[in-house]
Amino acid sequence: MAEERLRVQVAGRELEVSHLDRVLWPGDGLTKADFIGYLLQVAPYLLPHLRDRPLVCTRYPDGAGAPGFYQKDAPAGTPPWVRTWPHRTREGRRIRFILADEPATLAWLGQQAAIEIHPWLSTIHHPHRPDWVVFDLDPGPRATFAMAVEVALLVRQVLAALELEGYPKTSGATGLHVFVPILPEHPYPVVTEFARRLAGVVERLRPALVTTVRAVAQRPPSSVYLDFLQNGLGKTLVTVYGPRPRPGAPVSMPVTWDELERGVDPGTFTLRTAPARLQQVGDLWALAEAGRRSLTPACRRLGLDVAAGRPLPSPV
DNA sequence: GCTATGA
DNA sequence: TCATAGCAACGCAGG
DNA sequence: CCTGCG
Repeated sequence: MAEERLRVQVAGRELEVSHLDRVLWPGDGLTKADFIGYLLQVAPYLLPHLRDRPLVCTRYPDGAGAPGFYQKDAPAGTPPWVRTWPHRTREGRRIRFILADEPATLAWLGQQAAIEIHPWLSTIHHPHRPDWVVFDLDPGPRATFAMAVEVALLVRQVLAALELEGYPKTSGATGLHVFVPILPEHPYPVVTEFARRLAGVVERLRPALVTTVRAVAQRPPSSVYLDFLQNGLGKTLVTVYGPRPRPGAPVSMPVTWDELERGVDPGTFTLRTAPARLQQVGDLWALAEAGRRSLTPACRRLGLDVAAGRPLPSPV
């Protein structure tokens, strides 16, 4: 059977697709056609959260059961209408990051088998100043999702004491992400230091439940790893509504605190089920986007000298 | 999934 | 003509 | 210094 390439129109753009029957999620029977169809279905919800953010993709052309690879630089052959943003890394490397601002770009990423889409925490308008603080809650091998929820509620509580609001989403794997929408006022090092201190507070509240230690061997297997180090230039977490290359084709889904407290099963959010949920509950993440606040007062309360543009050593 | 490369 | 390599990245902590 | 980690 000859390889079939198809020219298709997507929202006014022309692109080529192929291998539409290739199974990307073995065991789930989900094909590349399903994947592209999903991306186009959720495009109205997804695109606003990707807009103007450099993307890092992980691609699985041979399916989620085979090795994938990261891609940052727009590959040769990228359609000319795909928007890119040239960036010079500290090491002087030039990277043309992909920006997704229209449905056709998502379809093209689907054709590229870019199963995971990871947007930066800052936009190209303020590349060095993030507009999210993120916490990645990862239950250890002997910990449960319910324990991750417990930790998320603690994070929420500490944020509330600082008059900040956190928004949770499932990670699409075993854990949770808590995102805090902030005004892009401070450079990454300040935000990282803020996150470090907040994580420290949470860890001290429940030392048996929470660990902030990076070395896997040193983490109690029954604790939840509270990772604040993803708050950095070029660091990313998987996008909201983004699928993962895991059995069941789970997606990272925003949830309400109420859903978490009621014990929602993160496994229910998949490529197959997410579109219906989006139709029913709408874009919960738009609420988060609408809630941006200054991080400055919270920094001050945690003893961070914001004016210096970088954290000062803790006065103790 | 696709291009650039070197044989 | 064909097979294959490349496709990110880097600071930070612990040892 | 090297290594593991995300």
